[in-house]
Amino acid sequence: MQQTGRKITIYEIATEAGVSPATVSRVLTGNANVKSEKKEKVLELIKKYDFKPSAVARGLSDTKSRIIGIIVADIRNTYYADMYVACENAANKEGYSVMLMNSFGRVDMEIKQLGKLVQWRADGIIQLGGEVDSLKTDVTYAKEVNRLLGNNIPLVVTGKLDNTSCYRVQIDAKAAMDMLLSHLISNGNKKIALVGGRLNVESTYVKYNEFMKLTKEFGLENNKIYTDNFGGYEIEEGTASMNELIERFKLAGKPLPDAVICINDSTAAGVIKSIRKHGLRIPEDIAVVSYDNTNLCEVIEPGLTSVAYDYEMYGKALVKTAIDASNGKTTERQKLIKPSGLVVRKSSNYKRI
Amino acid sequence: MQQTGRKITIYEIATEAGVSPATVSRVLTGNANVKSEKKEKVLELIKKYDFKPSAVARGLSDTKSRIIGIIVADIRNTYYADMYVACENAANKEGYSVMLMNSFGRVDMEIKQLGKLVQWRADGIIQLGGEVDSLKTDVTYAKEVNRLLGNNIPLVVTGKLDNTSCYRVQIDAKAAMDMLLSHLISNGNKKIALVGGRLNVESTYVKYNEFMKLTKEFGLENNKIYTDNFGGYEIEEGTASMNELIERFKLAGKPLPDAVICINDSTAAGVIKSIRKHGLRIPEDIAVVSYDNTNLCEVIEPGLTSVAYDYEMYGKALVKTAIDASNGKTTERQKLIKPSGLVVRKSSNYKRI
DNA sequence: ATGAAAGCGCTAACAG
DNA sequence: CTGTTAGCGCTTTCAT
Repeated sequence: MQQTGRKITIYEIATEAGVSPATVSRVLTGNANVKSEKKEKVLELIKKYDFKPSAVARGLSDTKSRIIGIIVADIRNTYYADMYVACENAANKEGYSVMLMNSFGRVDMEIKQLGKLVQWRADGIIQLGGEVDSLKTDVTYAKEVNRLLGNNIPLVVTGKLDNTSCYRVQIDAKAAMDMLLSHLISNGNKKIALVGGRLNVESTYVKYNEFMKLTKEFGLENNKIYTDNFGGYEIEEGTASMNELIERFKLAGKPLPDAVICINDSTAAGVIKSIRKHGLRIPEDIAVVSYDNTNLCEVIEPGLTSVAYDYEMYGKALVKTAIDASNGKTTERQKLIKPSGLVVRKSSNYKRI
Repeated sequence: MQQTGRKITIYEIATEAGVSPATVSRVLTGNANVKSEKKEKVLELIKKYDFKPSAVARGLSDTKSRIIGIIVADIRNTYYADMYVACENAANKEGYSVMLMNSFGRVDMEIKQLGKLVQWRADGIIQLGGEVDSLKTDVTYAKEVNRLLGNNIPLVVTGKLDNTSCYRVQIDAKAAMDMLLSHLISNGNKKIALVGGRLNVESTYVKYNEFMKLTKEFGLENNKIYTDNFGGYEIEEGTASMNELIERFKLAGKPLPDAVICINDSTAAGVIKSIRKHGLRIPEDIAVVSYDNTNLCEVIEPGLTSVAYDYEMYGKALVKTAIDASNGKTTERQKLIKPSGLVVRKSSNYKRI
């Protein structure tokens, strides 16, 4: 039943079809014309034997691996998983395979994974999160990227990488903050706090600045007590930050905020826990909103309002940039992706007089 | 600064070191002894040029790609992400690279992805979820697996695949059900219901049978009303199933169950929503437990009791099986992994008199 | 349109 | 211990 015997190559196909290996290759790649009778014959044999040309051999031969490497901070994070799927689909559609690697947020791991992708001669590398999120690039990392990748393998990142010739495709964090703030303001929220994140992360830094700018324009309070609630990006950190915030407001004898903008959905989940634990209602007492619109938004009670991105389109942009760059096509060095919209759920769906 | 010029290979290294390419290869692979002076010299040059031998060329040369292919139903599902990470780590530790592909639960996609991995001449393929979860294997799929993989590429699955020579490494679903039931029973729960899943999924089928067996042994009620609440594996389906269950009990004029065993964490999240919406308390009115111990358990309110697995060990077992099989080592055809324990959280932490 | 032949970068006998 | 020599399975000139 099964082809236990000789493994079949273009040579076997060629011999049986009565043509040369080159001709078989031609029908495989479609890079040249082949008389239709021969073509038919070859195609027939390929089907007969379920022949799959070796991507390894082809890669060596034409020096294009057709591999896009993807390094993510942690695929267990829904945000990265969403991004990854979008990239994989986009890459597949272009005839590329994808090699995923986790860095777990460790620079040494990122470098190691980069090295592996270099060994595989990836045509392009996409890095989602990790060091590329930093406001100030780690010098060692930048050097390593330059040494490892040089001008041979294009790197496209969702953040930035100083002193590096990487390509940047990022979410428009300003626009995202605008959406959130205008939603909250139009619902009558006046005292708005920012919770979670770290200022040494570029996107957070941008959001923070935009927040400061807009709140000033709208005449909202934005002094330290509203904005000095950084922490991190995880649930527990969200809870901790919110606990602190509430404590601080109590100490200051100020009324609690009407609304909280969280740095991402996980943080928001933690924030919501904290608010609940303090016996307050969402959204009646405090509205909560955040970024990324991951599946957490539907799991959490109440449903979480969040800025949504078009992951498919984002992935496409990332992959296209990598492929174009690898083919020597000139591509924009930086591209901003607008959020696709705001998904309003119960956590903020409340008009304050 | 950067090596813009010639791309360097073992030949360049060899020439500059005054040795033959074969010697460079020897220090690279470590498969043969090289006089230490020469070795030092070569190593020095490798470092100097940041030389990374091409995995593509090596793969072609020795006909081992050192790629483990992983096909998952959907990496955005935390369960698969946890498994994937465990596998990636295990594979990396053994010097293998991983190629991840999503099938989105579509058989045609699974076949397509299988084909891609064949092209890459993966040394082994691991399939997590999808058709391998079925109680009765799709005949077309089995055929395709045999045609595509033959005896060349070992396939290891987390479920089963009839009429195929695959390797099976699975969670001991019986043991998992035992843990859940004995926990609930020891807490005084008597009326226990099963919610979610589909009987044409092997693991669900096994859990169901074990449930029937044990409830009988313990003299608990287990008639249709307690067990006929299948549906699916997603949140919404959990909610729907639980709504139906409550409706059905009301119609039958029977008191609601003391506890509900959900088929997985997502379903449990939905079940909890339903219970809440009906104005009932968890765990006081109804306790809820489930399987997989994903990060959802900490996100949900109240914290969800769930059967935990040692993902790292599971991944290791999967990868080891694949590698061993690809090296012709004889390996067990089927391996059962015991759950690592039960993580009791608030959702079931309640003694019923 | 098609065949012959070289080569992609490495590993693995095979001699010595 | 080490150099020489074949490949691994494809693609791609270069002729014809």
